[in-house]
Amino acid sequence: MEYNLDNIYQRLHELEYKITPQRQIILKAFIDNATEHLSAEEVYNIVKERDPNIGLATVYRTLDLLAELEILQKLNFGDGKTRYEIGQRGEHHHHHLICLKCGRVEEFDHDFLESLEQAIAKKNNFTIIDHEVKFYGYCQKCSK
Amino acid sequence: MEYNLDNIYQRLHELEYKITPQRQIILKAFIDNATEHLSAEEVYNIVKERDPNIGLATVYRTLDLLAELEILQKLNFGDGKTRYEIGQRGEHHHHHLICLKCGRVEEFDHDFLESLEQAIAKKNNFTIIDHEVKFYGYCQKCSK
DNA sequence: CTTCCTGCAAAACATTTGCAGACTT
DNA sequence: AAGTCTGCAAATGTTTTGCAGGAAG
Repeated sequence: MEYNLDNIYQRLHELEYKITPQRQIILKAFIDNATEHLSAEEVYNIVKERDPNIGLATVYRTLDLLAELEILQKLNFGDGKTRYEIGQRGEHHHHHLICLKCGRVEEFDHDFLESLEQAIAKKNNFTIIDHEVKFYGYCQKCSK
Repeated sequence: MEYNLDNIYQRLHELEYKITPQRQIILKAFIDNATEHLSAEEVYNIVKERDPNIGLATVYRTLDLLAELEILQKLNFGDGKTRYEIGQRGEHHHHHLICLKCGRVEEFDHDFLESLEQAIAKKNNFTIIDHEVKFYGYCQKCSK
């Protein structure tokens, strides 16, 4: 599934959420920065250039809404702020390599978890909806 | 490696950290609640029964220290507070099943990641030190 | 028009910090 | 005795909330 704007607008519309200019530019910020992991403050700064009157509270409320609709995914890298990335609904695999030295976060995809998931689900009587994998270590630059 | 108190005290001593009564009762709180994932506030409440004069700031400072020494492991389940568990140094495998409905966190162990880790490390030129895996879904009770 | 959404300011939390006194070693 | 550690209170940083006006459907 694509994260294109028309799909998302349609989804908001179906659920009777209003498509306000603020919501539009916040979404655009994520599409323009699809590889980033933006915090509320960072989104706010990006979005302020387009609409200097936007309020930080609106950003927080919009991020909450979009995360609830699973248009965005909440992330936490232990730096004290919640971060978000735009993610494919249904295809849950957002895995990260987090550098312990410089803090850089790389992404990687891997389909390895599917079969494991089933084993874990069975063994623990747990219905798995999503998973998250983080590897902590040192990136190429910092390994030297 | 065991997380017994004598080992930990010895380690603190080697590193010239003082073994104060506050640090002792905070450590004891984790040993008495080895299966829990305690937040600072929760530790504070446990510890206050033994020493009503202890300060919350001391708890925070102690948790920071113990996490830095890798005696405790920081956890984040997206509830806005950092949580900690006492963990085996060296043997990094703290994986969690997080119920999206009731919020309960179960633990599970699995050694599956070792070989995968090597593949990822090689492919991404990343030196992996630790990993963290979370499965989100519904626990047995909430699945019904 | 009706209801939801926004911006602002204040409030609410979690966590950190400065400082003077107390305690470990 | 020296230096670390503690408790308190104030400060900080992030996120939430109340409210009155404004905009989307």
